[in-house]
Amino acid sequence: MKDNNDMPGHLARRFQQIAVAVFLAEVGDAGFDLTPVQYAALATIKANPGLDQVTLAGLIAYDRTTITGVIDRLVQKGLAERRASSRDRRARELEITDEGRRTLRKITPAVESAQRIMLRGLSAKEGEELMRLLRKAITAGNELSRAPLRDVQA
Amino acid sequence: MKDNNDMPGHLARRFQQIAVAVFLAEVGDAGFDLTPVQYAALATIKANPGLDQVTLAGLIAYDRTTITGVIDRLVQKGLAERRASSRDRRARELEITDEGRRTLRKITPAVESAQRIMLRGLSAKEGEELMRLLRKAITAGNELSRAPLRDVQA
DNA sequence: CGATATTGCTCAGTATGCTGACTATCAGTA
DNA sequence: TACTGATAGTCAGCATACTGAGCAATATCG
Repeated sequence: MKDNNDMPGHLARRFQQIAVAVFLAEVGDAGFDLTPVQYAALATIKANPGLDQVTLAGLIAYDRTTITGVIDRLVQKGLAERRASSRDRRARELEITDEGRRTLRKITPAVESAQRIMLRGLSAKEGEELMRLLRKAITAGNELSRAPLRDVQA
Repeated sequence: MKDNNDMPGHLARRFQQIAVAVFLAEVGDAGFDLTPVQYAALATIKANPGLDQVTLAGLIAYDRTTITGVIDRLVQKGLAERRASSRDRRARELEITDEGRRTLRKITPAVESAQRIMLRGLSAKEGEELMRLLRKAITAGNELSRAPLRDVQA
């Protein structure tokens, strides 16, 4: 039988498990309480002010049903706002708050540190190669999950 | 600001997301209802009959609190059995059932197919290199998650 | 215009994963 | 043996993720 270590699926799960743990530890040590998912959502809201939830989901490849809860928590923490759109009454426009902007700014060193730590077993060149291969595999498999990546078309 | 595509953590999450979707699709098409986690647990129980839950958790790097529910579901599906240990009354010995063995045997082609599909954007050489780099990063970061990999010492 | 299809969002239900706490048991030691 | 600490397992609570269903609003087309 194939060993777990020959299964890309198992390795993916394990690497992701470590990545999340490192992220939470670094961010927690810096005095913040933000998950990787919440961070990605907040950063994307900041970069695309006024976007709606479906667009946000597409930009970071979340399921739309997951986004609802994530935003609930960002709003509850006072980091983002959810407003009814004037153009489409079904949609909610998302904005980052000043508090959210402050948090993002102060949290950045911890986030970057986390990215380094999760690659600490690899040389710089190997880290780059790992990211390249992951990007390539992800691009090829993009449509295989319920929550594919979707670019915005301006 | 760094793009998501330069964050190993984000790439890890995305690759894992695709891997799980592919696994569930392949296994579901084959007529089975088994998650990646349940599959790994069942295969490990088969390979190590009579092991306890903590040992199982260590072998596949699950948290011990997660294992409880996973085994609940394997037992409920009739694929595994949980027995009190005679040597240590705290521990539960795990066994695979005949039904579990049959399921494992019949499900294997779908599982292997899933592993191929999630690497379909990569050449054989690239797939090998991706797994090598993941293994290396995982080994270096093993102790960073609450559920590190633990080998059995016979 | 009106019927139909599509879209944005939410919700209920299920399955990982984690933190932290708790019980029962075992192991080591004074 | 009594005390102390460690260990196996479970549980409550929270945060992703998904399936599938549903509602309200918009878009499309005859």
